[in-house]
Amino acid sequence: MPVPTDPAAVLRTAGLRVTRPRLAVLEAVHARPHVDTDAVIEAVRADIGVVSHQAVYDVLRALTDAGLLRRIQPTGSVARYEARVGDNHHHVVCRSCGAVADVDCAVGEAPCLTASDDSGFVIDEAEVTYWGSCPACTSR
Amino acid sequence: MPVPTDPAAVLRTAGLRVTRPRLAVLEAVHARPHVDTDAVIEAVRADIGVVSHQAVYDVLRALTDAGLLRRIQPTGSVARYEARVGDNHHHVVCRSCGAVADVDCAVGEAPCLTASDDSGFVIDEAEVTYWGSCPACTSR
DNA sequence: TCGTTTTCTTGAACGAGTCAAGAATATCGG
DNA sequence: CCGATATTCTTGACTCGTTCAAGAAAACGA
Repeated sequence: MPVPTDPAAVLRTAGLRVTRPRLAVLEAVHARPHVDTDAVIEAVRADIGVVSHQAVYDVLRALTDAGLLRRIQPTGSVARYEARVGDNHHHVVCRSCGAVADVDCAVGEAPCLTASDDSGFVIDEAEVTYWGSCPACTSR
Repeated sequence: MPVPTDPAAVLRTAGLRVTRPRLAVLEAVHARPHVDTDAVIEAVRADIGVVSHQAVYDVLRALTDAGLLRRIQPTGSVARYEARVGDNHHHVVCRSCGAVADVDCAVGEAPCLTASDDSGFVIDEAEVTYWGSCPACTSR
């Protein structure tokens, strides 16, 4: 019997059909935190051969909609994906090289922040992006 | 003598040349919080006539670099600009219509949040985006 | 295995933003 | 006030990430 984290089982549990592109995308993102779409396409092709870029875009959307992946897109960056979902963590982004790292939620559960004046909006999530310089860029 | 907030004086003080497009862009953004580039172009053309879109892009960048404007770009939205600068306030964005509203900093001064584990990054800003539903969309 | 539905392939298209070269204009020294 | 010089604006092409559309292929329940 398959382990609970078997990719195919994960897809089926989410109500998605199991296809080679989907398995490959899922594994590629699991293996590489904060990958951009291009890198996913490369990884998937290295894994299973010819795949259209459109298929990868479709799969990324399907997996994101199903809650298996999370899409992030810091200002000035292309879309990136990560497999760490459901824990409301945040990100630090390097201003010079664009590197991204995870940052645990600073204050409690999601939404981990409460707006002081919400202008009547019903808020369901607080997304925090920290900006700065990564270790490599800082030491240069 | 001009009042302290005279647009031309503001530009000069920032070390920028005073041109009609710059004055028009500055006023357009002051009058409309969270405008996107297209709306700025429209407003500027309504104000001073023919202006190339490139000029507006250039001006927006120059004013942003000079700290006279702030650029924000919630995921899934085009670039938006606001004249409220230097107070580290944040934004609420409506998931369905994209409306943006200001939110005062929830905790102290900028950076108003401290990452629990910064992965060695030197952090200089914490940007918070609240996601939810605006009053209009909520009541529908 | 068949039929239905979903997914993938192919190839074109889109839109926000950028690049580049030359014309126009702001500012400053005289 | 005027010319010199650096900056800014115009024009028009172009890039890049992403999406659209139509048909071929594949997954999966019966």
